[in-house]
Amino acid sequence: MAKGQEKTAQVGVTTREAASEAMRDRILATTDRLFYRQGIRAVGVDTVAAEIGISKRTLYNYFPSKDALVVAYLERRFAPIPISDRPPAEQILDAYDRVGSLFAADALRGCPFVNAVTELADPAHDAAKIAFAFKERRRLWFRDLLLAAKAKDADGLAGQLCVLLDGAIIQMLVRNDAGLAEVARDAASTLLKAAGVKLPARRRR
Amino acid sequence: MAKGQEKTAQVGVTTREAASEAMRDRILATTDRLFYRQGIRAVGVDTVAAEIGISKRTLYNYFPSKDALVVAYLERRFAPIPISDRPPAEQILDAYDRVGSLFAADALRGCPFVNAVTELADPAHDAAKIAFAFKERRRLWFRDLLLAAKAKDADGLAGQLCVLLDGAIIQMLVRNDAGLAEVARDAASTLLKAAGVKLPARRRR
DNA sequence: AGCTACCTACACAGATCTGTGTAAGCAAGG
DNA sequence: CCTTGCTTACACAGATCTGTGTAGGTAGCT
Repeated sequence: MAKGQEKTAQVGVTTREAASEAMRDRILATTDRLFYRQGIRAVGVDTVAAEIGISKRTLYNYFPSKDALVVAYLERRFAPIPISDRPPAEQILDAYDRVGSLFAADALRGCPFVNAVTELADPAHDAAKIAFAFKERRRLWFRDLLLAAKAKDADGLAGQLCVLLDGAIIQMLVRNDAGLAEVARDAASTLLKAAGVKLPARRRR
Repeated sequence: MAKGQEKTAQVGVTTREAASEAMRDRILATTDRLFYRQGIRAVGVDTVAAEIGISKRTLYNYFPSKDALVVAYLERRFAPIPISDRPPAEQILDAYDRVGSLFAADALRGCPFVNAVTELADPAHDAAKIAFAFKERRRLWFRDLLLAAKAKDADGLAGQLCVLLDGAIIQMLVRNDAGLAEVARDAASTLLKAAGVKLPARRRR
């Protein structure tokens, strides 16, 4: 892999381009942290620039407006779901465990897409479109797993599982209790069982 | 009831006090509309005062700060749940229909308490405490109905129903689809059935 | 070496926001 | 009647926010 000490890090990519990409990454990483933890409206571009250690002017060279920064932040959050070959029911239930773990590790402050929709309060904003697309993608992810698991009414059940997942995230946030994730998981188990899905044996407890 | 044309509307209540209370109501009614529809951070006190048709100075005579106004807004939303003598399972499922109807009537833009928590992004804010209390009260409402319906594990199931309800509200908001309320209701039906609760016959459909 | 592009520092415009101070008007209450 | 208290209009302080303009430094690129 390593091509040695070439002048350019990659063929056809100048160091300038590489530096530009690195800067963009730095900006988005910091933006993500601040927007997600403190809220989009609560964080100004001055704060973002200062936190990164760059001038506000540079930030505006990369993103023409705060709105563009918000969109880029959400698009970055819209990362593809890794494909797994584990049993579908296990993957589904793991989704609830995952949000529970994230919350317990203080890495979850609601759903970034939902938060953006709530904070911006403008259905015409691009953030609303991205949020919609994100929720739709997750619904399809659930649905495909349910089809693979031969569940009855995979479509309807997928919607129910989405409702449970978002509900768990919200309830954890407001009630400040990571246990709500397991509550949602239990509900999901009941729904899966009712749809004729064979559940994996409980690992712990 | 009517005591006639007395000087004071109520015994021991001067017209001044009555006017003051009426003004407070007007302020809170308008505040509710603006804060809920457009968001707390998106609406300034100038806007609120202008919308009511009073001076900003008067508004600050009633509420010493915007924060106090926010708290009063949320406290007003914290109205007691009307007690009903209808069958418990029916009352529970109706909760989902109700949020669905509200959303369909364009009267729902998420949960005001959740929105406040998200917008203010400060766990120490009074809004977070009020939101917590609101969610807790609803959980207990579910739990008591479940106990009356002789459901298995009323406590656990109440938590699940809360997750479903909040999830439905969020999903309706982001996906802009009132049908999600029925999805949540179906899930709730399945959970109730699994807990041994006799469900009411479906009214329509 | 010299050109080009980016980055920084900094000032600033202009809009907004919360909250206060003040003088004048007006109506209720004693 | 006349005092007291509420309301208004308006100005303003001070903070914050987005976004721009500019001059000069620095580092890549040819």
